[in-house]
Amino acid sequence: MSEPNVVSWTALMAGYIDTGQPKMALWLFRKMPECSVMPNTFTFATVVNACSILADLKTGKKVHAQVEIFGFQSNLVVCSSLIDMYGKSNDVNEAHRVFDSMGYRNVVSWTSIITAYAQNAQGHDSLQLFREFNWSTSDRPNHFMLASVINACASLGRLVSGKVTHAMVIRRGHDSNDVVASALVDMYAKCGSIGYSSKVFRKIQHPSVIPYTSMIVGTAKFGLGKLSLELFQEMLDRGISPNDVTFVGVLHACSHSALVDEGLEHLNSMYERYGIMPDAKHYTCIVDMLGRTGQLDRAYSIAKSIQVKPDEGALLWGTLLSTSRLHGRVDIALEASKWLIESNQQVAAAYVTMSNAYALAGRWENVHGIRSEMKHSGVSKEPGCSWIEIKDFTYVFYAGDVSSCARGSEVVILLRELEGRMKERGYVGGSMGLVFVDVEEETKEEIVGLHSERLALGTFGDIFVLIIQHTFTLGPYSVVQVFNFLLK
DNA sequence: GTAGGGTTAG
Repeated sequence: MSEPNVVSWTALMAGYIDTGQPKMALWLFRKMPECSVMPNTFTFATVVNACSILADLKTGKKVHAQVEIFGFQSNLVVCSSLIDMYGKSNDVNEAHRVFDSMGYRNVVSWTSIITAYAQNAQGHDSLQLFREFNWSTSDRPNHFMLASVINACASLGRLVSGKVTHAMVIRRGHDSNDVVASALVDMYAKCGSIGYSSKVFRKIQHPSVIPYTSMIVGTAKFGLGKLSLELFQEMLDRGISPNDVTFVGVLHACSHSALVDEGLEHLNSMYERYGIMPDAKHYTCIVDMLGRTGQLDRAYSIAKSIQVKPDEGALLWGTLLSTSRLHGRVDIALEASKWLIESNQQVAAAYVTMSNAYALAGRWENVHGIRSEMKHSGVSKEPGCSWIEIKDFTYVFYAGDVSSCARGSEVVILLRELEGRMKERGYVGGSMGLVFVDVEEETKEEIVGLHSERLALGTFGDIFVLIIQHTFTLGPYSVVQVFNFLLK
């Protein structure tokens, strides 16, 4: 073309984005002024989209400034693309500022802001905005919006809200949409209802790699390692190629069900058979798997050989630290915590876990040393917590020190008894952990009534004892398997 | 010629 106009420039940029080359779109955008072609709203929406894909906040902000200079700040499409860009670049506050500035909004702009919150671990705000959308507009949610809302429910573990959203999906006729179905499969698994996951999954006509991966990950987290690997095989038999995330699920299944040989075989097959290079997240699973089964030296040498970015290292070395503590390997725990502290990653958690490793080894002088060091340097750890939604109330549980709680000594007796039963049935591993809380009588009845069989063993006098122990201290056993032990 | 959705390790 002798004189390409703004449409030709924009079309070319969009073409590069469609073919996975967003950087080329940005390059073209910078070239435009040299040819005296002025960008318009279409151009800006496209360029902002390129920044969004790259999660390039710095460039995104510069482009946003230009949007203002050109006076396009009230354009609906440009604003939606900006909200999306800020969301994907993890700047939710800025996304909300753009959303607030809009005089007119449609389903897309609402979806962009709901998604921004859902994808940035702010599920509550995401759901609140969804409610606001429903009563403030006459528009109805479509499959894009519903997929994001289901994602928010999944991240919060909110089964009831998830079911309500599922009902909306059915009512609006979106239940055959494969993206919505994948979101539902994931949501039910994360809300503890793997049976519903499976039901939704089996209704998908031609499941792609993503719903398969959701099922593989879901069953893996439930401690159903064998089933997880069967699903993987089924996927391969149907000619669907796994991706890097699928292998995270497969390796996770192996580590959480103590399938060491299978895990190593899958790791080796990744590149050979499927051309997928194992990276830090896969090696983290392998380190976890070897660590859980007590092969700490092997796990340590693998961790040392992996090149990692700081955030990947936080997980890799954090995993090694956890399993070292579990098996009382103070030497390796020390190396792992050193890596974390020197890289300024998860510093408080590293101190606490290291202190616990020393405590397990009876090295109390070191425990006190770490605690005073923490105090001195002002490092403090936010306690972790779990929560469960029962009817319309959310119960939050903090890991507690048994001895400092009401009737703690009786709880310890109960715990030792449960531990004894587990050992009789072949459980090997460290001491059981426990989370317990005093609740109102009627609340207890409500909870116990709902899960009477499961919680019968967990109720102790007027103290409601909830055994929530992460697979991590249960060695190769999952919490579901432990429940099964106890109920037999 | 333009904007929105699903899977990821401790």
